[in-house]
Amino acid sequence: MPWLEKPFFEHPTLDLAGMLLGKIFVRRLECGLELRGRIVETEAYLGRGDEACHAWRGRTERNAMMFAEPGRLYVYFTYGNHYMLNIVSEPESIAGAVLIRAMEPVSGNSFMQDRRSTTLFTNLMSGPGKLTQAMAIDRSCNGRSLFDGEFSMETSLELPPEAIGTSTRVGITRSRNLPWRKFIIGNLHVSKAKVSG
DNA sequence: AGCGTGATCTTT
DNA sequence: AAGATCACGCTG
Repeated sequence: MPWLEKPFFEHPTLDLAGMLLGKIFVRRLECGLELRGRIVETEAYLGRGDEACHAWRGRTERNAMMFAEPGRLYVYFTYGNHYMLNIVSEPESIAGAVLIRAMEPVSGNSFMQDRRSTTLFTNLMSGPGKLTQAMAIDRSCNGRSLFDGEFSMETSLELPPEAIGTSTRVGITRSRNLPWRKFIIGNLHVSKAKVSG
């Protein structure tokens, strides 16, 4: 399948979040092994007017990559345990990114099972912290480009619009009313929203 | 439902 | 310098 070039990532962040559903995120390891996952859940984050966005008050050392040109990876560490994978969007100097929240494993299954210490298919990449662990993505991946050979994004069959669901974002406290989460309806790898009450 | 875990950011 | 927060996952 052809890989997506820079113009694809130049779409507005809110559009890109939906357009990334169904696409295949690829990592080629030094040893030759290819890890592939089909994106099934995303969230949009924008610097302006979005208090849940790391960059809402401007540039810091951590969030600097959100201001880079589209098509780079923004990877950060949180909760003392987990790395989060984002695809940078918006033109250079404007903060924006799409958080990859869940993927369906496509290849590299045994590597992922090893990393995750489980064989359960639906527990390999069904959350933002899980998928980075499965694909061995850490802070050293921050700033890497999707056009340099190691990482890439491949096209796939188009999803019909009715397959895409929308909701508010998961796990945030500020700006929680914005409907900036996108997911493939009924997909078994979509992360479980925490039920409150 | 509760807690581990540590970097980052805000407030003193 | 100290305190609060955190785009989460695991065990109960």
